[in-house]
Amino acid sequence: MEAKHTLCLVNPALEVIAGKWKTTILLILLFEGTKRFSELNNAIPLITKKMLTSQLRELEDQDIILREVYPVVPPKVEYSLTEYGRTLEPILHLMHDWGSAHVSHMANKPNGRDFVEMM
Amino acid sequence: MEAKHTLCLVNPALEVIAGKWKTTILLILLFEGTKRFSELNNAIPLITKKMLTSQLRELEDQDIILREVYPVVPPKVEYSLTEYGRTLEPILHLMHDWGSAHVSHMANKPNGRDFVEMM
DNA sequence: CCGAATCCCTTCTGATACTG
DNA sequence: CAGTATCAGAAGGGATTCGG
Repeated sequence: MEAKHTLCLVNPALEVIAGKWKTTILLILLFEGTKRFSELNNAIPLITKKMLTSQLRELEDQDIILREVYPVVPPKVEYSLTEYGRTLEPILHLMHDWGSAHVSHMANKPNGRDFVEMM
Repeated sequence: MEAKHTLCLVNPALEVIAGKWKTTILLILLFEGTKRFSELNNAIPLITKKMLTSQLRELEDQDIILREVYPVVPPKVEYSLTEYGRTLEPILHLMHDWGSAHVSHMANKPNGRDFVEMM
């Protein structure tokens, strides 16, 4: 357990937010609060139910979001950020700011390489 | 374009740092400065040359690192962070701090789920 | 409405061997 | 030393179907 182990503690954070749709889900829950499964699905049109389910499960397993099932018909399931999940907010904000600058940065490059693919 | 486009500006940042080994490479270059290919390879024992090459290429294409080739024998190639690459430092630091807390957080959970896999 | 289960294709990653 | 080439297995992600 030497110095390099302190280095790679960036990766746990990455694993939490680095799913293909996780940041999008997190930002929606962060800015708009509790959402139902179908609301998330509508808010992210390109995602499949399978992907949405798997991303939500992983976030739930990591204590980032809370899943609440209401035993009614038709079924109703709500997702929200946990207190712990909200601790990601500063990181998401920083990444958002850097991302904005990065898009401009790359746009100004002579060899306009593959551009950001919006959702 | 509406609000959701401002939301997904987190993803560009993610794409830059989310390669399997990119944060590790970036942290080494950040903390220890310029490194040769073989030095990086030794510092990250589990990485293959193929992976190291591809991760370095991607970071170079995105202006995050600088690749300098010295026309000598045997070949010598040095990698370092660009000025622009250094702007990632705050994000990496935040992620490192959050990652440390996260490891403790998950360790305290009753169902000790899959733990962080150290390099 | 909220998923789980299955199939299938693409991409990613590792192992190994070779080169200027 | 610093890569490239090739191949094969693993993993990721989409489309579709089915169920409580």
